[in-house]
Amino acid sequence: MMDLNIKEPTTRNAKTTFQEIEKSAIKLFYKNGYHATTIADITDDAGVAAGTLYLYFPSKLVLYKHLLLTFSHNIRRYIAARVNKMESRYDKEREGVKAFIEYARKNPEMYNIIWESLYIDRDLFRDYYMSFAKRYKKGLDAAVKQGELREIDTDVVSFVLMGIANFIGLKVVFKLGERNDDIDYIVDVVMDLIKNGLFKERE
Amino acid sequence: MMDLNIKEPTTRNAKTTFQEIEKSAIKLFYKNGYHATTIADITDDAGVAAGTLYLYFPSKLVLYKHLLLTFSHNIRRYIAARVNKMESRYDKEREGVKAFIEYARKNPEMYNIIWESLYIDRDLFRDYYMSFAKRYKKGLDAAVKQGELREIDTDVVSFVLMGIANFIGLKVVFKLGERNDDIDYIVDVVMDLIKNGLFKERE
DNA sequence: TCACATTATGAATGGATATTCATATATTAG
DNA sequence: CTAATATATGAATATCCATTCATAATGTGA
Repeated sequence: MMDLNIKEPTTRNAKTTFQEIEKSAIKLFYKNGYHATTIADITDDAGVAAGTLYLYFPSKLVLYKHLLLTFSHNIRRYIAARVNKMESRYDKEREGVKAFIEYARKNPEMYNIIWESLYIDRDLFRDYYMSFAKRYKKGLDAAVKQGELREIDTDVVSFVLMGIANFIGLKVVFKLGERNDDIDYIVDVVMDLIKNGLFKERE
Repeated sequence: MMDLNIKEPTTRNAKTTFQEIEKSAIKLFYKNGYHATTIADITDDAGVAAGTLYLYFPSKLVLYKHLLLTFSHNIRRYIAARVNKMESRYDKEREGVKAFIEYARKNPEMYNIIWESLYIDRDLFRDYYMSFAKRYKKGLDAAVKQGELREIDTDVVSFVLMGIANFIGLKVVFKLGERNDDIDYIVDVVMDLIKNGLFKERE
């Protein structure tokens, strides 16, 4: 695992300080983006002095990477936990899309922080999507073996499904278009499409 | 239309200068992102003095917005031109996905420049995707009326289809996963999915 | 209670860079 | 040809901001 040289706090109060810095950084990176957010903005918001941030994080970049990895870890855990409860591939797929959207709505900061990696450290961006895709592909391959999915290129399919989840999440988070509060309805439409296709006639 | 206060050049040589600045800015915003690209980087690359840039663009931000609007305009024109040649909705959909991917591959800068708007001017980002989605929805609504598509929420579907095109484009541009040079093959897989769904049994 | 380690402060530093402007050259219209 | 206009230069300016560091306060183990 990438060593970020973050110094974990040990005392009770210091742990609070650490978390306050994280919280403020997430809030401000989301609101204004990485570059427009200054160290002073973060430390002011957290109610600590500028130097305090450097007790824990050696640089602004490392703070950002730390948050990215945390989000990346959390969303995967969250989705996996919910998907694993399901039996059929259909239910897994439905739950996966739903979990993604719900996580995105609860943590709208995620989009900004993950996508912004494209402009901050392109390798982080690549790694994030590649490892997400790989895990997705694994699940799909298993389902093909079980005979639940048609024989289809699971590498391509994993990107198709990630694209769907991400853009539906985008729609919900940024309230683009209609009915963005009714997640169950939106998931129904998406699953209908994934199951039955877009066109009227099959073959 | 948003007035950016760009001063168009009139003489032959000045037009070249203007285009050189555009070209260098695209190249560098793509390569290093908006914030990491300095005015000096752009003007050095274009072979002009720093002050020259300000003859045409009142600020770095306006230069960026100008490029974003140009891309946004171009990709829509490009896709529309190709889609309009097709008769059936199936062929239109296939050609639309293929055109998007091919445009993205020929102009990989597009991704960076459009997505980065989320961190530079969030309204630009919203406007871009909302107007894209609206136009998409119109085409889908027409196809539903013609009886070519199933009765399905075209607002949601437009985001699903944009998500698919964008993430497949991402896969191809960033060479994530396999077979990224074989666009026809990838489009085949995507269309198979859109037509026949993911699962083995229907209903 | 006393040394030692950890945590906190915030003013000072140093480097970076968008933009301006005084000056110079090229182009065009009459 | 000549004024007027458009184009080009690049050093100087003024601001911004990540990081450091000398100093102080707080917590901890013996």
